[in-house]
Amino acid sequence: MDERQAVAAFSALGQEHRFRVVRALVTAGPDGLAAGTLATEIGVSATNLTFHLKELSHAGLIQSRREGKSVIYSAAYEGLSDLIAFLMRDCCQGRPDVCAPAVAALSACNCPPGDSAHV
Amino acid sequence: MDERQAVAAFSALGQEHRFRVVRALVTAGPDGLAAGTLATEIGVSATNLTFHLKELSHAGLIQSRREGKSVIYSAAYEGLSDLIAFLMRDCCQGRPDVCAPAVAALSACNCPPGDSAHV
DNA sequence: TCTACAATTCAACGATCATTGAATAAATGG
DNA sequence: CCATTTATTCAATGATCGTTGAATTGTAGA
Repeated sequence: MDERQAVAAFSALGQEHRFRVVRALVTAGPDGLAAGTLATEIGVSATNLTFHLKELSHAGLIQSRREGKSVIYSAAYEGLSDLIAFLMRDCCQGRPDVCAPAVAALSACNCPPGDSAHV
Repeated sequence: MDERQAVAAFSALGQEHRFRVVRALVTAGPDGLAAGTLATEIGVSATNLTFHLKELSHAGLIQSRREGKSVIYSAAYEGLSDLIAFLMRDCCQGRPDVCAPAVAALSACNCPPGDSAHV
């Protein structure tokens, strides 16, 4: 991930509705959610949602697949993970005191049993 | 950090010039950089830089202090750290596979010896 | 105090963004 | 094939954002 991609990703997340979409999709898991479901959940029109979905997709944060009449959107975990990694790498430049608290916070994160995220 | 703050922070980072400012300030360390130095380093006018600095400051990502004729800006490590933590917490919701690679990437991060960032 | 330097405020502008409604496309069931 | 459901495209709009240049404020040195 280079600077351009990172900025695009941050820009995509820097909008209330889009942020909620990502959150909803991450919560939904790999199964994802249909566009229509997302629209009602977020509280925006179908047209408007399409606009935001395209933005997020272009930023590599979500992906889609067709399933019957519906189009199912799901979180692009790799993209999200890359973004976090990039942010941490950038912030860590000679200053681990930035990353340390973030990593500590991760330990308090409610991950399921058998959790592999706690290094 | 709540959703509103997180979105504001992402929005602030979602702009090329502002992103570079943060990067420069994080690299510069606690001593920070004078506004004028930043302006030439980033390649924007003083007026324009002030606009971006206000945005970043309002998002809690940087801070400033006056020193003689200059105003010195520096990274707000706590704000940055909070943002990373928030992003990780959000992404980890039932899906540690998102955070795990990010944490792994952190291990590859070039932190100084005596490094406290590797949990 | 006068001058010079450093940074910010202000007003203006073009550009991009978010949202809307109508029209279109894709898929399914009768 | 037709009607219905679901989602996207398109054109238009108001709003916000990024940038600029001129004027202003704050600080220090002669």
